[in-house]
Amino acid sequence: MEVHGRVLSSATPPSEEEMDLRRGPWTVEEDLKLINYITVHGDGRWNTLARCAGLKRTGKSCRLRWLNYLRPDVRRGNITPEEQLLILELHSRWGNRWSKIAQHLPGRTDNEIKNYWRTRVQKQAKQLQCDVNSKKFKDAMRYIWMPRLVERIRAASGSSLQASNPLPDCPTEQPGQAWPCPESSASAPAGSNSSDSVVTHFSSPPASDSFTGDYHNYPGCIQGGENKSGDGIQAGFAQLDGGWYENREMFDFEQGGWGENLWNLEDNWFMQQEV
DNA sequence: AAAATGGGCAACCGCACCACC
DNA sequence: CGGTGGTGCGGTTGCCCATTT
Repeated sequence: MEVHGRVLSSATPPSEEEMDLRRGPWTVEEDLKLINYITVHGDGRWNTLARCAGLKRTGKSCRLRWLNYLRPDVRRGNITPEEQLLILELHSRWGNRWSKIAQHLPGRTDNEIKNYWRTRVQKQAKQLQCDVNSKKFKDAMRYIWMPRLVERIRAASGSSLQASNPLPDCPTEQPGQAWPCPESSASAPAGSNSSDSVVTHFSSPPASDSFTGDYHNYPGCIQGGENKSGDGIQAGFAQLDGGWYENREMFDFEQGGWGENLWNLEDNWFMQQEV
């Protein structure tokens, strides 16, 4: 039996654990029991629900299964560049507040975002031989990764992006630190309806405790002629650990394509010069 | 072709918080 | 005020599968 690509064995008899709680992968039968029960009675009071539904599972297990997998509005599939961008930005703002971040990605669960971070993002940090929490990596994320995401999204949508939706309310947001780059916005991919769309813009900076840099701009979206000093940004350049790197040429994300290595050999080499 | 390795992801665990009694 | 149950969160584990050797 197969559910969402995962082979499930419903033939494993509980045997001596018949009266005990089951653990491990859910069977289709269990899924159906849970879905049917919640459809009729609603969710909440998960321990009671588990008993009444005839599931030999803990309430926690039922809740997790429902919220992360069975809920009708759970959105599955690859994390889109728009979502990636939002995750990066919200994480820079809130850190490992996965549930809070997930609230702003409709259909995505905290578990999914957490897994994305741990597998994809931490992998990139590993390639750069630095910690995800290090300034080096955060700067790389801000000055290289995110601008490229913006460009990628912009290119995919025919450069007709508009800052249609502000980021979700953020109590820590500080209006005085606006990024002067309203064009660097990401709209939802075609096909997603407006209420589900994940839209980010960068008119205001993430107010992150951990981010040591200013939030003036993404180098990748700097308009010609701008040359700020003292904030780690120049037109087309990114300052990482004190060194200046030409953004568009030195960091070519497009070569590998999204989902593969974010950093090419040159990226790694230049980053390592500054360690 | 088989074994080893690594990545991705579902699920579990421990803890904290809150409401209720 | 302390105990208990329910809930939510972040961290971790373990399984499955694809890729590499």
